[in-house]
Amino acid sequence: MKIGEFASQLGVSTDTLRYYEKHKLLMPSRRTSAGYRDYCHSELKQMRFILRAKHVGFSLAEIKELLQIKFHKQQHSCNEVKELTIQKRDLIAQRIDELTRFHQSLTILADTCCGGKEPANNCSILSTLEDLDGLN
Amino acid sequence: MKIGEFASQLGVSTDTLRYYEKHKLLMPSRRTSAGYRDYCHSELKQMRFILRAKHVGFSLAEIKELLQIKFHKQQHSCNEVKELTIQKRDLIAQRIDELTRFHQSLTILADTCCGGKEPANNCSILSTLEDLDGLN
DNA sequence: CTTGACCTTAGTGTGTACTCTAAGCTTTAT
DNA sequence: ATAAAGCTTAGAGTACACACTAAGGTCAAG
Ligand SMILES: [Zn+2]
Ligand SMILES: [Zn+2]
Ligand SMILES: [Zn+2]
Ligand SMILES: [Zn+2]
Repeated sequence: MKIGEFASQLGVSTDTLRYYEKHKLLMPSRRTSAGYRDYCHSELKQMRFILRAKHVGFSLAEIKELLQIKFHKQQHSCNEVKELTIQKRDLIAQRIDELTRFHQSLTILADTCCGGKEPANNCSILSTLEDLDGLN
Repeated sequence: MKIGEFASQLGVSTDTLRYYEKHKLLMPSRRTSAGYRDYCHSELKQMRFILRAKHVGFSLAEIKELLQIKFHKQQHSCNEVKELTIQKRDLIAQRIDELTRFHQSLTILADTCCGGKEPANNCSILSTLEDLDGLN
């Protein structure tokens, strides 16, 4: 299968596939005599693995690690896979906490502002950012 | 005040201050005869505004908009400021939702894996990413 | 036999917020 | 007088995940 059809079956761009190849996430094993990439069924499966891993939040660098483990399952333990998963989850939890703090501060700011059409001379949002430390 | 002292009073790096100047967030009004930046009290206040805005989650581009409004309060309404704040908050809410989905998926994955020391041949995390669509 | 769709590579651009480097001037302290 | 510390600039590098471009080769249909 050439790159165009392969890409459209997966709903990704050909650029993405070439990018993944350059970064060693998915290397088609064969080329045609003209030098065209020739993808096969197992590469389809691998690309689905990559997309599912992305869908649950793994970065490409992390997916590369997961693929290494998948290729050499004997050399790696369940524990290792679980650790990767949990570390990623905890990192995401931290980011959620940070964003939640932002969300709360912004809500407080927005709630105190009248939102009217008059000039912003006395806007409570601006004055809070200027002077006070009424946030958290 | 020269850049080094100014920076340490605010807890930022001199690089950061030069970066903000290049991007028109904070332009010291004077230079010494030797060409050194000379910061004054009002620039200290402005930098504090910037840092507070960052602290509640605004990006530098958004802070630049807020500063424009702050400098020309007559030309802008309370409504405008409130809109910026609410739009930012809603964008953050979207991002939180996405991360929360990641978090849930990763928790499901982690919970099904035994996490033991045996080889990862039958690791449920890997097999879920390979075959099944047991996530969301 | 030519048109158009598809493929190739290498390289550049995007957005965010800095951080670091090199090469050279100024100020301060000894 | 000199050495250390601090200042200047322009420009490159970092992370992430691609998107886009140019210049050219290949393949199937009419
Ligand atoms: Zn108002
Ligand atoms: Zn207001
Ligand atoms: Zn296990
Ligand atoms: Zn497992």
